[in-house]
Amino acid sequence: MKLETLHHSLAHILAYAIQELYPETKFGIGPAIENGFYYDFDLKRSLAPEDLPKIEEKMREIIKRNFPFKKKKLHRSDLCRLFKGQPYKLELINELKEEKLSIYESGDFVDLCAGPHIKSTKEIPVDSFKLTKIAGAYWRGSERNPMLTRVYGVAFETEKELKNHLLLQEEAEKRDHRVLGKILDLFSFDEEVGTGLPLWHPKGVILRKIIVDFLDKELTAQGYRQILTPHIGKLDLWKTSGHWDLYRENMYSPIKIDEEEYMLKPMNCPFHVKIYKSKIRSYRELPLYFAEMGTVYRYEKSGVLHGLTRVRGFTQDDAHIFCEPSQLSKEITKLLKTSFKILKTFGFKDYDIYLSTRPEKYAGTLKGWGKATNSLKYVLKTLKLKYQSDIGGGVFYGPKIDIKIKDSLGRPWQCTTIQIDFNLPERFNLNYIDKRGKKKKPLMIHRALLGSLERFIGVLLEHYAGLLPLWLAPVQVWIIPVGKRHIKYANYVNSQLTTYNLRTEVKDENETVSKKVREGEMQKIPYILVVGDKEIKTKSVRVRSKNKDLGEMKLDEFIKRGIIEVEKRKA
RNA sequence: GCCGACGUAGCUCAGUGGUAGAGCAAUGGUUUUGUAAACCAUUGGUCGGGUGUUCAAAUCACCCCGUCGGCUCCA
Repeated sequence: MKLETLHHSLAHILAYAIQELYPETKFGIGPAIENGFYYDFDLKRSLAPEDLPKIEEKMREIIKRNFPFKKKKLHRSDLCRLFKGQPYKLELINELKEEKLSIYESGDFVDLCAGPHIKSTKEIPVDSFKLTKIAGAYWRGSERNPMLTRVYGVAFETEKELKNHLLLQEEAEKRDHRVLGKILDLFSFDEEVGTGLPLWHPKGVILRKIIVDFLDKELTAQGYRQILTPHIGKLDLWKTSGHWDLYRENMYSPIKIDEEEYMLKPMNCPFHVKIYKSKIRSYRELPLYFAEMGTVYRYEKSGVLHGLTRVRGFTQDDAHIFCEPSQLSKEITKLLKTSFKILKTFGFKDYDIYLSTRPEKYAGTLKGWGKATNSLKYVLKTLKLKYQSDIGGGVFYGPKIDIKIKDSLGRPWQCTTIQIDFNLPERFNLNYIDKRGKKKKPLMIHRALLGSLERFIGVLLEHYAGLLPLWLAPVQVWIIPVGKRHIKYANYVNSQLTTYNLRTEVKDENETVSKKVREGEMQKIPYILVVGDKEIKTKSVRVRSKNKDLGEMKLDEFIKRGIIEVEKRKA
């Protein structure tokens, strides 16, 4: 039996249980998903988490009745009669073209369903599934439709696997970057400041700086030029760009002063365009790379905010590449390679690549879209990359390639995004002079490799469960003197380490060594050094790292080890 | 924005209509500590905010704000 089949059959059993418990329910759909299933219901009353065990109990009772799943093919007219009073089912039937559709009968529950299903409820292990959560979900995924109640469940073949899954889930919750941010003292949020507006603490800023410095070095070597643009600009810029029409709802309202309206910038593009336009450009300058750590503000809907991974104020590692159309594939290739290199440096090996194509509302010509999309496909193919297509998921001004990284609970977050744009060059009338002295329109590529510092740090913390590698750790070493008389030596060790740019703290508070070690482990300090009489005598340090006592080490030896470890990331 | 749950000290939480609590943290002292929590004392709260019900509200009702899980969205 395939696990997916079991999941799907359990979705039916769930619906069956709901039908018995709440007979007036209208049924939506209930597919199998990774690790489990869900079913959407239009209930007369709302469900509370306390209801789940009751529903589960009902499901077990139903399973024990021991009946088969029977498939039948029926004519549309019969189906309409069968599902009378079930508007969602009728809607589905009306949309399907076939004359005959299949249904599954299991006990007294009948569902419109293509299957497959298990043969009989006998096959369901009664103790290896669990209803996990209740959520709202729009009928057929559209905001315009009614909101149904979705019940999620997980299921496995054995109880042991279920227990293991639940345990892993619990462990994953401890890796939550919002929890780690507090423990590591990196950032916080404050109601009075505003929702989705992170406050970066000193250690958080160190982490940001390390990341930015690393990026700068990489990009400068590739010919990028850093620019800097204001946080506000006149509203007309966004009207010209086309964003005002499409994204007004998600922008902070204009700031009015002296008959002028200014926007808090939701993106940096128009400013970069203006720098491009500040003089006549030659084909010799292309491709031209403008990069900016650009802080933008977007009025994201309250329900979508999520720790650092979805905020209202954030800093993009933004860049715009202005190039000749013929240079497109080469630039996309270069960008993807750079992205992979950077992700690898930060320890990410697992991510998903998406190609997003033309949406319903779009700017530009079909021909332009075709060309651009083909060139993205071509690059993905040449680099032999596995990717998923997000049909219609492109931006209004062009197709794009995204790289998504999953957080500790498996939720994907778009980090790298590479977007082709033939809209802004048109709207802002960008030109360059080609070889023959003729005016030509450049192509524009928008790209963020990390996405935003906020989101990237969020997924980075979850990826490492807070145990950042040495080069990224805001505090790399703690030096703990055993007693008062060892403080002097601890300070000496400290001065030696800081000479080599290691980030250290001497823990000379009036606490026991054990207490400080515990504290250091909890704060995920990569190296904890304990120094006492023995170490003073031999000019050494006692090294502890990631919960392990690595024994005594000469101070020089430890410093060398630290420097090598910091450098190693470049490998 | 929508559906649902939740909001008590810096943190983790107890307290279901009758005088706001614990542990940790912080502060002061004692102790000078050898690898995951020394000891004593002291601080610390408009119980997210507002309105109402009640003799009496952290507790009940309504509205708002915020957080969490989903949905939708993510230039």
